[in-house]
Amino acid sequence: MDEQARIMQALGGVSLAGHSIQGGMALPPPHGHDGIDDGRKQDIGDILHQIMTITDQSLDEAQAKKHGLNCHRMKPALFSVLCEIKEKTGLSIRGAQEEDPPDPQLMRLDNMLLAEGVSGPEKGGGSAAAAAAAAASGGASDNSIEHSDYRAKLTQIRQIYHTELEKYEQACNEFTTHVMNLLREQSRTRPISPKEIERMVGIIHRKFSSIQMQLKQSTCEAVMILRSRFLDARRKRRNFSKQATEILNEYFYSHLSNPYPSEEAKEELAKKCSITVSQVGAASLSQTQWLVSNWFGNKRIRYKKNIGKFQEEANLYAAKTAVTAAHAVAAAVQNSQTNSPTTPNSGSSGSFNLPNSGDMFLSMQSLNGDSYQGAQVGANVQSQVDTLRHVISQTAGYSEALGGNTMYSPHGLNANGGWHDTTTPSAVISPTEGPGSVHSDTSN
DNA sequence: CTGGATGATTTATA
DNA sequence: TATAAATCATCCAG
Repeated sequence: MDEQARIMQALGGVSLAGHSIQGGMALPPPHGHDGIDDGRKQDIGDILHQIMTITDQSLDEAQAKKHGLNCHRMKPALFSVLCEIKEKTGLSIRGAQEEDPPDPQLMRLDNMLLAEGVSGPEKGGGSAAAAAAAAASGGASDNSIEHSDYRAKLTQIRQIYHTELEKYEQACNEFTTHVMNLLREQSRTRPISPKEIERMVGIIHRKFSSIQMQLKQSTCEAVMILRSRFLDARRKRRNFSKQATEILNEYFYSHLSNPYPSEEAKEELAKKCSITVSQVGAASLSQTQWLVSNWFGNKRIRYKKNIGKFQEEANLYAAKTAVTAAHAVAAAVQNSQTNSPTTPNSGSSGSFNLPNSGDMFLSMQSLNGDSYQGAQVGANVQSQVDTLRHVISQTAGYSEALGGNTMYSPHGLNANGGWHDTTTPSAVISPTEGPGSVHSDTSN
């Protein structure tokens, strides 16, 4: 703050020095508030008046006078006297010892910018730093995929930051050069020690670095905001659309025997769901795939935990699936009859669970002609048809007619409730001990 | 406002 | 590394 005043004074002195001499009147020393009496006020008034009356002509005159003064034979002597006087006053020394201690605030900002990858080395190390910082704050999951958006924004901030920084630097340099030139020129008429120039440069630099600090501060704020928003967005839960849930549920219940969608299946589901889940902003495919994985993880665990609760849902989707698939199956049946049902039932399915009716649904519905699944259709048509008949009958008022517990059992689950090491599931609806309360919901 | 539903995250495990 | 299980955080119907 003090510096600024001093700069202004110095600069003012630079540009006006020549003129104020005119009236034989020097500016009062900047310090010394003591005794601003009327007389001095009067002086100031005079000075102001003189300033106001400066004209081009007077400027030219001043220039001429200055030149004259420079050429005066007494000038060197006068100059040395002035130097001596100035030396004695010791004005110039003051402030030279202002070795600016590293501002802790600035250091903090610098460190943070470095850690966030905003400042520091370009792309290479920078992104690594960013990744490291992100990994430190987040979890294992936020590696590359989910970070792309965040990174893009961070890069944006980084670019702006660097551009601005450069601008400031350039301005600072320009200004410094300008002032130096002025001072150098002035040094011919008044004594200016190199130390003084140095001090001036220091002042200018400090001034500009304080501006830079503001830039850094606002950059930090921007990063923080970006960060919090990003994290919030991650934390915030958005329910899937009804359609998406529908699709996922259909897959889940039709693959109850092995509800572990392959990468391709996930992709397929993600694609189908992303149409409706797109509210998540720029949801990339990989992101939606991630959501699908989450969903299946949650679904599996919750289904297993409380199968009873999901019975209704299971039935609902089984029925739905069946109805939807009925036509397809019918077609398949015809196909298999007209063509040959020779497709080897084992096919390539090695250890893969045999698809139940639902599996087929997917093969028709989702994978849409996936050869590997499709091949099994023919092979299993017979049992499928049976299954379907059963299920369809349920559609029209299930539960009551059949004792209320003819439901989809967790046929994929083994005794432990594990899915993974199960024996080949019996792809049929068996009224195996309806876990817990097989409360037949008669309403619909 | 509350409790259940549900998507997301974290931790443990094979 | 994928998944299970536990837990967190938010949504939402009642």
